[in-house]
Amino acid sequence: MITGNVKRMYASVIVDISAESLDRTFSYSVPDRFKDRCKPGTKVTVPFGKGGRLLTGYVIECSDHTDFDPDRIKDITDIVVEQNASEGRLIELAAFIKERYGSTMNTALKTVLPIKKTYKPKAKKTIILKASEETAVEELAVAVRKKQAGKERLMRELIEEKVLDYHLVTGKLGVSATTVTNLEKAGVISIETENYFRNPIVIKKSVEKNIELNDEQKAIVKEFIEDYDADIRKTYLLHGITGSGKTVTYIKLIEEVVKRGKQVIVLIPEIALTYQTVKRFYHYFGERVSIMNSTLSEGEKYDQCERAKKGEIDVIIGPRSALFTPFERVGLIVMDEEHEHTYKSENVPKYHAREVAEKLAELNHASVVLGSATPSVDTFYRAVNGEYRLWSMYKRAVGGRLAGTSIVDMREELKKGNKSVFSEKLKESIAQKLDRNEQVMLFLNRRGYAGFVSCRSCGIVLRCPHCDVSLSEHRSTGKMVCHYCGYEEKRPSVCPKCGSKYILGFKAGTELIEEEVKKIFPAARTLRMDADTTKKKGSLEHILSEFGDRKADILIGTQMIVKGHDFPDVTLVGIIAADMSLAINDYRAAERTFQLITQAAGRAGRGTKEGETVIQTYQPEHYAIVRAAAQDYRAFYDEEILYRELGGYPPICDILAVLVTSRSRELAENTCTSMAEYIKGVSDKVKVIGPAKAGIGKINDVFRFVFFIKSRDERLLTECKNRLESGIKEMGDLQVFFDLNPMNPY
DNA sequence: AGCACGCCGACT
DNA sequence: GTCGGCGTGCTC
Repeated sequence: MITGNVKRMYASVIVDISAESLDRTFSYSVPDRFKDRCKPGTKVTVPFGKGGRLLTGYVIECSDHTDFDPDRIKDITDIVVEQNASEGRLIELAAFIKERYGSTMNTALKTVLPIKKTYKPKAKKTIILKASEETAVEELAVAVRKKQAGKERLMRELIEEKVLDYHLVTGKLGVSATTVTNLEKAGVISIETENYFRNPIVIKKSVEKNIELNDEQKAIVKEFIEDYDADIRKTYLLHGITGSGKTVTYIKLIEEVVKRGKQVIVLIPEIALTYQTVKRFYHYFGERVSIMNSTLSEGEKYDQCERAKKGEIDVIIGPRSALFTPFERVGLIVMDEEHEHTYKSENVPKYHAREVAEKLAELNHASVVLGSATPSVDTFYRAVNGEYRLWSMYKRAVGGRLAGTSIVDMREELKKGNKSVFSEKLKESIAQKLDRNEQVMLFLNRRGYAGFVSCRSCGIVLRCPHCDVSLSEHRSTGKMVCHYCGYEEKRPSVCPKCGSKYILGFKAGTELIEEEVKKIFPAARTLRMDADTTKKKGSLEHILSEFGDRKADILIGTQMIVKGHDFPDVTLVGIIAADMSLAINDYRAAERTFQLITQAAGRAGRGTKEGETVIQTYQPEHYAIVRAAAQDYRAFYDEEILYRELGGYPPICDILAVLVTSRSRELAENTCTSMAEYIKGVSDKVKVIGPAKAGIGKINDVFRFVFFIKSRDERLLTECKNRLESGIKEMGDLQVFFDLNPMNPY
C-alpha cells in the first residue's frame, strides 16, 4: 500500500528581485533533502530565467500540487541560512495572518511588507556624468549620427544637468536600462547609490532625571527581569488605573530588554501617538527610538525600515503596523491601551494586533506586555485563567484625586418635567465650575453619523440610492452625501414623496448640546469636537490645544475627547447619554460602554483640584454603568463574563463572520445560504447563525449577506474558513470576506 | 533586474 | 546581406 514514495512537494517562491514582482510567485519543486526545512519564510536560492541564473527568494507557500506545467518546473537549488532573519520571519507572520484571518497570500504579504522592494531605489540611485564635457558632446554627436534616440536624449540631459535621477532617466526619458549600462561600461557615466536616512523625530535630546518607581512598579520590573533572565517568555497584562504610571513601567522594562541587546516594539493607538508620548520615550532612548505612523511620507517610512534592518534603532513606537518593523532581534512587544478597537484592522486581512503580536513574539522568542486601565474582556479572561501573568496597579502614582461620581436617572428628570438634555444636577455643576473659572468636558456617548434628512409630514428619510443607509446633510455645502460611497445630491426644498416643505435635517447630537449650552450659559466659551469639526487634518490637535490653552471653558464632543491629553483645569466631566452605546446590537456593547465611561470619568481631576463626574442615563441600574461609576473593573468583568458564557460569545467561543457580496442580489443571497448550509454539516461542534441580510444590506450597489460560525475550538473555524475558501475560487462577480471575532457589527 | 528575441537603419 | 542597437516580454 505504502510504496515509500513520498508525495512531491512544491513551493511558491517570491524571487528577490525588485519591481512589482511581489505580485508574482514562481513554483519550484522541493528536493527530498529540503522537505522538512522548507516552510513559509524560508530563504532559498533558485535557478531563474534562461541560463538558470541563481537568485535568492523566499518560500511563500508549500503544497503537494502545482498548477504549473510539471515538465518546465525547476528544483530549488539550496536553502539559505539568514544572517538577518527579520524578512523571513515576517513572511512566516504573513502566512499566519493569511491562515487565521483569511486573505490571499499576496494581500497578507502586502500588509506585512508594506514597502517591500517596490521602493527599491535602495535609497536614491543617480546617474552622474563621469567623462569630460567634451567627451559628452562627442558622445552626443555619435548618438545623433547613429540615430540612437535613447542615448541622444540621455546625453542632452546630462550635458545640461550633470546629475540625473536614475528613475527619471529610465522612466520619463524612456532610456532603456541596456543603454545606461553600456554607457557606464564605456566609462561615460557612473551610477551611484546614495544612502541617507532621515529621522522623523526632531526633538532635542535632554536628560530626564532617573525614573523613580514606586514599590508596586519596582516589583513588576523585578519579576519581569527575573523571568527574562531565566529565559522565560510570556504575555503579561499590566492592569493599571489611570495615573498609576504605566508608561514609566514600560520605559523601565524596555530599558532592561534593550540593555540585553534586544529590540522593542511599542504599540500605541494612532490617536495617542502624539508629540507628548514620543517625547517621553525619546528622552530615554535618544536617537535609538523611532516612530512609524501614517503621517510619515513613504520615503521616511522606508528609511525607518532600513534603519531598523541595519540595527540602528532599538525601539519603534507606532500603531498596529509597527509590528511589521523588520527588527532582527525582537525581545519585547509592548501594547498600550490594549483594549482599543483600532488594534483590529478594518481592511482585509482583518487581523488583531494583539494576536499577531503574540505570534511574532513566539517567532522571535520575545515577551509581550499588554497594558490598560480597562482591559478587554478577552485579555482579562486569559489573565484570570493563568494564560497571561496579571499585574495590577491600583495606586495613583501622580497627583490628582479620583473624581467624585454621581449617576443621574434621566427618567426621573423627565417625570419632574425637565425635557432638556441636561439634568438639574449637571446644570448646577456646570454653573459652579464656570463660576470658579474651571473647565468642563461634555461627552456625548454616541457613535455613527447624525444629520440625516427627513420629512416631518410623511416621515420619509432620504436615503442613498446605491447604499442601504441614509444620507447625511452637510450644511456648509447645502448638499447631502453618502458616507459609504460618496454619492452627493442637493438638499431638496420640498419632500420628494409628499411635496411638503417641512423637510429638514436632524442636527448632530453635539450640535444640539452646543446650542443648549449657549442658551443656558451664554457667557461660556465652547468648542465642539466631532466628525464634522475634525474632518480637516490637524484640526483635532488644533481644538485640543485651544482647549488646553484655556481658550474655551467647555469642550463638547464624542469618543474623541476622552482619549485626548490631560487637561489639569478640567474638574467636571458630564456624560450626556451614557447608555447610548448599550443600544448597539453587539455583544461588546457593555464592554465598550464601561470603557468609555471609565475613560471619560478619568479625564476629570487630573490636576491638583478635585474632579467630578456626572453620568446621565436612562438605565442607571445597568451593571456597565454602575461599575464604571465605581471604577470597579473586576466587578464589571465578573458580571460580563457570565453574560458571555451564557450567550456563547468570545472569549468563551470564537466567532467567524462570513460576508458574501455581489452586484447580483440573488447570487450573493444564494451563495451565502448554501455556504451556511454546507458549514452546518461540517461538524456538530460548530454553530451557524444566519444567513441574513447584513445590517447595511447594500453599499455602492453591491449586496451584502452574512452568516456567523461559532465554535469553542478555533481550529474548527479555521477549518471551515479553509473549506469555504477552496470552494470559491474563480467565481466572477462574487466576493467572500472573513472576519474573525468582529469588532463592528454586520 | 537581466536576458533573448525580433525589428530596423547603416555600412562592409 | 549582416552587424548592432533598441524595445518588448518572460522568467517556475
